[in-house]
Amino acid sequence: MQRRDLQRRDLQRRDLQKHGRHGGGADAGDRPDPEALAPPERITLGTQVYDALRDLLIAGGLAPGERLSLRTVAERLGTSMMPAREAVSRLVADEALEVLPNRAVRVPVITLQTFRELTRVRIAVEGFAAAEAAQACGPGELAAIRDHDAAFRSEVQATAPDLERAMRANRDLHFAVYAAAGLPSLIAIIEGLWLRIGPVLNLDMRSSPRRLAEGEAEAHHARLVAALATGDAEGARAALAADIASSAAFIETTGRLAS
Amino acid sequence: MQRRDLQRRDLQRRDLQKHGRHGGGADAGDRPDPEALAPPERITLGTQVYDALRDLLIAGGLAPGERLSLRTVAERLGTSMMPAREAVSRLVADEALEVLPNRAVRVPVITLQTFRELTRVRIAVEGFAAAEAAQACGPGELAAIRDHDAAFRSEVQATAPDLERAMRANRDLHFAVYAAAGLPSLIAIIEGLWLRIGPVLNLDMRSSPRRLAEGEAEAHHARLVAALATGDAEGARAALAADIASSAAFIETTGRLAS
DNA sequence: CCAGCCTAAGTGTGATCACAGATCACGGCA
DNA sequence: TGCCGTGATCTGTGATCACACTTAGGCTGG
Repeated sequence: MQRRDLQRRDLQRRDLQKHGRHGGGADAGDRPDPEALAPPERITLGTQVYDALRDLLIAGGLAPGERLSLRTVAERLGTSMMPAREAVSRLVADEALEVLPNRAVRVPVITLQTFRELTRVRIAVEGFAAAEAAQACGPGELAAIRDHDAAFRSEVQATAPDLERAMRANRDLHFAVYAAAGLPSLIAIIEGLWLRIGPVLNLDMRSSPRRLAEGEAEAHHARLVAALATGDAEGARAALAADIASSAAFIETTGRLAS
Repeated sequence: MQRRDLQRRDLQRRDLQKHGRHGGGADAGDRPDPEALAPPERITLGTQVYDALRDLLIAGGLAPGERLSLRTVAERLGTSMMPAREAVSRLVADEALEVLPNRAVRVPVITLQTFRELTRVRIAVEGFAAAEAAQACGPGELAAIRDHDAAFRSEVQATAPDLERAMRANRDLHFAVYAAAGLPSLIAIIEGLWLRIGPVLNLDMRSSPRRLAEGEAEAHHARLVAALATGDAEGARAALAADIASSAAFIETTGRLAS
């Protein structure tokens, strides 16, 4: 019954576009597009499928071990098999998906060893990003970070916390910090790391939401924001490292990771 | 005359395999393959094309700004257009290639700003890898590192240095160190970084080989190896950072980078 | 009733075709 | 002589088909 695989909410009926330009159907009239002066962004169907799957992975919409099918993905998103192929190929290259010797595509099952390794790399890389951010952070970036921090705090302190929004706020907060470092290539690296830990992280958080209520993450975030505000690079690095480490320690206690 | 694009030596006549398994031709008899007990590695044509292009980029076989064509790559490697597509798509995702709004694929032209950013990220990430290696390095890894160091030194001190082999020895030395850190995901990240700076680095080195003779790199390598041998993490980090920084400084002096 | 084969559906991979857009050289007009 | 329009060609992208292979389910023989 793997028919259920992609019936999760986010991927449903996205209908990227109605068979692109090849469908022969009237394109509903091409308007002049008043904001055409923007740089002509590349938006191929393959990229859109890639983004859809990527968001799904980071947000935990796909569980570790879950199997995928090119044809299913394509059909679910209303495209042909080709864009799905390209998207899956790229994700496999990122190690966000894996294709077994049986030719089956699935979300990788992270072992405990791999998880610890990724955590160490994350602490190093994301810690560096936080330290850089502390030195390069301007008032605008700091305000955005504070906003995301407030959104996260208000969400986890609510009487009925919405885990989905809390995790998204947490993610936005982290990447706002990384963006403040002013190193785009670092952000790409970190996104690749999140792509791999996203499934296990979100899955475990979702299965035991009480961890958020303990307020541990909030404390780390508070220290992080304070360090950023004062330009304390090492303080920011330590706060972020502690945030990652405590989160990872919690994940390990759930015991869901493979040996 | 972009027909010349892929006529560089490395990519010539590689002939991955004669049309794979779909060609009706006899497969020259499938032998039992005595080493079949190895894990069933995934070796698709797309992956092989990807590896070929990747090696070419890291080795400097493709110059910044050089244009590529899916059909040319495919024909040059003796495959169809599909594997070339997959390979190029993955490289574009890695930002090792870029596709212009005109739909033209080329090796990105790194700006000075981007180069400096990549250098900073490299110093952080590769420096961390070196520090980890200093703590995790065993006698076997250390011996391999020494071998590569000796190979590099003997090559640059030769009366007629072979730049190709010198650069390869340098690369092998670096990645032997990173491998000693025991963090596979870190290696993947660093490979992605080298994929981007490879073209400019190799091109400039090739255009002015005298830099190698100055012995600066050798000194950094010696300090690095010494630090690794004594388990001096910070010393290894500093040596590697100095190596990268001096190399980057030299590249900047050539003035070949775009504004 | 259970074990074994064996067919049929489903998988990713590769090849081929179709299409929209960009580039560039050539030729005709002013 | 200079410039603009125009068509052939080449580009990546998407769709479709073909194939080798795996796997799961239904049948048959014991």
